[in-house]
Amino acid sequence: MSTVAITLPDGSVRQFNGPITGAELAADIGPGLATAALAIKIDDELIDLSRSIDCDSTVEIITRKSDDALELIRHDAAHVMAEAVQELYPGTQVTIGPAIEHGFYYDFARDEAFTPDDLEKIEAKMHEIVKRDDAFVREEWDREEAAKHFKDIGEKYKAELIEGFPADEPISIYRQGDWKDLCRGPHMPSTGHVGKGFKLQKLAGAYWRGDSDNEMLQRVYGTAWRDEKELKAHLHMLEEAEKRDHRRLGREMDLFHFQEEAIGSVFWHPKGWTLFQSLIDYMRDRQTDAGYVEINTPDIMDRGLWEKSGHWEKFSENMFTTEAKEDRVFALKPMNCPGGVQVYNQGIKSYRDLPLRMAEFGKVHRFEPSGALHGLMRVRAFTQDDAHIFCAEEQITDECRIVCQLILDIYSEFGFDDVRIKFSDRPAKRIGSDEIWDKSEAALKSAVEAAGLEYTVNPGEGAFYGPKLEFVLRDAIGRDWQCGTLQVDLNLPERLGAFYVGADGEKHHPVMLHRALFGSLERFTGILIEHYAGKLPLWMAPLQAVVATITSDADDYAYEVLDALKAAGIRAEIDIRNEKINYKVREHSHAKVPAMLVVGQREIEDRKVALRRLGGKDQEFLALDKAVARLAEDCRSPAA
RNA sequence: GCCGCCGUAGCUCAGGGGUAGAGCGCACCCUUGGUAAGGGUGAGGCCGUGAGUUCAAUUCUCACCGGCGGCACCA
Repeated sequence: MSTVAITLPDGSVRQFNGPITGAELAADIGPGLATAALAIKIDDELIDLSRSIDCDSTVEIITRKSDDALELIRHDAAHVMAEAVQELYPGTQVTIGPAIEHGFYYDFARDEAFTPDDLEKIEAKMHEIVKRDDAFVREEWDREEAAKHFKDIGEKYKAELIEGFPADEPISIYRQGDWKDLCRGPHMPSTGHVGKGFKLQKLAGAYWRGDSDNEMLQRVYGTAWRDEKELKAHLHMLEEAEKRDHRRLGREMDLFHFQEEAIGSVFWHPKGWTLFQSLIDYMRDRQTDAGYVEINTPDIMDRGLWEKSGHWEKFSENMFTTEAKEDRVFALKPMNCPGGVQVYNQGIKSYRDLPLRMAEFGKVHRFEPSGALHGLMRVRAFTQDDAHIFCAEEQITDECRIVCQLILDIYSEFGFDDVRIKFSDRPAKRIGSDEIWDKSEAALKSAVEAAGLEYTVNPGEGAFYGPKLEFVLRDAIGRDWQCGTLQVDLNLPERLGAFYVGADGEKHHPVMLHRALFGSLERFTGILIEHYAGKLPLWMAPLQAVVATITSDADDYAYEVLDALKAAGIRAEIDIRNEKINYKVREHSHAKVPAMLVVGQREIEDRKVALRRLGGKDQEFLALDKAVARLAEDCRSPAA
């Protein structure tokens, strides 16, 4: 029998005379570890404690304190939930139930719908099962036998899963008490390890195997943690996230609203529109610096143009159409590119004109599925900070690199430093030959690599005319949002007849790079509201300062302060209401006004103001002109 | 689009077969108060829309519309 050498994370090595289980290894290291051990990890793979290690390996023993413990707890919680559901509601079929970020879910098939009350019952039953502390026992079954077993007990989804597994994959069944489930594992030693730090959260529909052609199952979501304290902390975090929901803040801060007559389209209020415009101003400055020119193209254009571009065929499901009294059919633009090409096509372009960077703050309309709509994040009409860069093939790499750099610089200016990049290649529904796709994918890939950026591949998710990079940013509370995009397009210039005259005197099609940095201004505004929890930086805050009086004796001076602020270009209002200063401070703090200038007798006498910043505990007494100068400086856009 | 839940005052929500309540906000009055809620009075609702059951529907049933949470789809 050959010996087995186990290397532990601290570098120490232990020799054994033959295969050894994770449990035995833990016991060999110490009795404390033997009871604390939940699983082992070999080469980044988690494995049951009961499974044996039969060759030299590096092994980490996973305990409740390990980062990996959460995944085990959550996965086990899913199994416990499935058992609870089948105990309470016989005849319910189980399907799949993985651990996910912050928790777990399990998809069930049952004719009757679960109700919120059922969640409580299921949760109570889960606590019982955890208390029973049944051991998780792994068994390997013969494939046919397993498939037959699940079919016999009416679990057609499990049977279907088994039939879909690769022939060489062992079929493992995990047993907990009398209940068993088809599962790849691993699991902790027993149900008791799930503990009490879990809670069922919501019911949802979910398609079997994620395919909308399949039947819908009932998904139960739960969250699970090491203990009740961690659970409580997480629930608290969720409450905080809810408070910064942009839909709620949008109403509280009087920024925008939605209504039935225009579902999925924003009604911007004066304050919201000010914020929106400050972002456009910022981007316009940045783009001018980066060598862009700005254009504007029609919102409604003839069907013929969309047929030529390929949108009619490949994108019409998402398009609004309209007609007037003549019998021509028009479409509301879902993208700005065809319009942009029309501007490019005016006059003859020379290779000396390239790269030509044409920006457009274009408002596009897309018919999104009703269930997809979500505040400002997902709407049916949105403004893109779009641009089309017309360039020669040999300029692709450079131009892409510059765009990537611009995107990352700008995101970082808003405090988004955690940016992920996805590379999306050719979709099934596309225009253009495979040769063109080979070429454009290769060009984009080499450009992103030249920019020194890491990315993951998103197969089949490209635009119908070309591959794209998607810039996903992570906000202050860890949520991901897709914003910027950069696409290489060798198709539309040809379809829409764009040319330039090369140095060789011949006509060539330019390459078109489509790019947007914020992506959708609406979405980006929503992200910023949530990212800053409504406490917007001064330069984009719709209302930057409020002058508030202590008593009405200060009214005249307050107006003087207000005029000084306005003269310095600061968006300011005055509050001379007959209310106590406490009340005014509280109200304007809730309204997230970044600066408050309080004036009373003392300030009048010295021509000063008491400057209080949002969230600040104390105030500063400053001479009026000094306070105005300082605020004006703080209100300046970083791009100005 | 699909599944589930929800729709009562500007907002947050209670109620319930006999046509309605609270807190905040709003208006007016008193109060002129130094950094997160001073007091009083009052106005405000086709109880989402339409049909059905009923002597009677905001309440029960159904349909539609919209919102929310997921799924699917995407900036």
